Amino acid sequence: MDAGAIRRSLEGRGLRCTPQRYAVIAFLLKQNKHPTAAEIFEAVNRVDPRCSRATTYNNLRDLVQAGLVREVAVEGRAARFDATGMRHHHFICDRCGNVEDMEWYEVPQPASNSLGKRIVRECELIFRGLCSKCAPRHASG
Amino acid sequence: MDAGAIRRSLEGRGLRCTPQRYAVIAFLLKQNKHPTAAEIFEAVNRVDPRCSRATTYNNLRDLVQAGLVREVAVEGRAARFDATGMRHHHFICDRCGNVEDMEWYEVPQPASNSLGKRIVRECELIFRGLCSKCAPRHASG
DNA sequence: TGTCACATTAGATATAATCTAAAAACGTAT
DNA sequence: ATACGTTTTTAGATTATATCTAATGTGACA
Ligand SMILES: [Mn+2]
Ligand SMILES: [Mn+2]
Ligand SMILES: [Zn+2]
Ligand SMILES: [Zn+2]
Repeated sequence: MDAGAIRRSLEGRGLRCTPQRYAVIAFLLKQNKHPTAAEIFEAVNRVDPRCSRATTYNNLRDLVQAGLVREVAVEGRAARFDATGMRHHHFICDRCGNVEDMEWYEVPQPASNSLGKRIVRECELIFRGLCSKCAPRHASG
Repeated sequence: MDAGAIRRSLEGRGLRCTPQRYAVIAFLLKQNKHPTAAEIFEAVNRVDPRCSRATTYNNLRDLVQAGLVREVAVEGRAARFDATGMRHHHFICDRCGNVEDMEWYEVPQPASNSLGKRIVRECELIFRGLCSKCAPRHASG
């Protein structure tokens, strides 16, 4: 995704393309990890210290609301973020809290009579267990 | 679930049945909501103030580890808890953050070649959108 | 009864996220 | 270019959530 495409995706969602906002989403787009807000703040500012902590949080909130970024809450740890690219599911490690992408596949919808008046926007599948780093440690130690 | 059954389920998992621990899980078992740790602390102590905040958190941690209680992380809000009864999925409201139970149904497992060395313990389905309280407000206001 | 691992406690501390109020940057009309 | 209203950014304070510490209590059992 080049600079023009990023700018257009922001403006298409009614968000100004400010240097700070651009830096946040551009950073997320080139990650395959799922950084925390603190990690994003630090990384963005290492190169060019123009994005305060409050702005990092503000922009993450705006980007999530606009549907350009996804927030993943992890029990007892800071939330993690990824730029919504190809659809995928998530795997969260019980031990280290890392979030990993899992290949996407269709999930059957709930019976419509179990929905009541609720309006479903999305449905996400989360796998839990031990990641490939932690699984060996578990077996041996 | 009567007192004896609760006691046995604790001891069966290697947890002593202390008054505080018992109070936490007994409270959760009679809830159909998903209270936060703070709410559990307050409710348990309203009747009999014998369970400190640290103990509430300690016991919730132990109960989750023992698989008797489930923790649900909600973006930007306090974690919520429920006593693992019948299997079910969850619905989380975008607007008010409330967590509601959804009828259980089987979810297809991921292709085993996409798992790598990961060990999957469980797989949960989370629906997001507007709950039955918030959906009307959305339509009108 | 003595012992020891487990459990609880109050309060301090750590971590994560949001709020505040003032300044800056921007878009647009003149 | 200038003025004006709106959006955005900022540093630092503040809040919310959760964990840690070190002292004390409790109960199983030898
Ligand atoms: Mn992802
Ligand atoms: Mn539930
Ligand atoms: Zn791991
Ligand atoms: Zn709601």
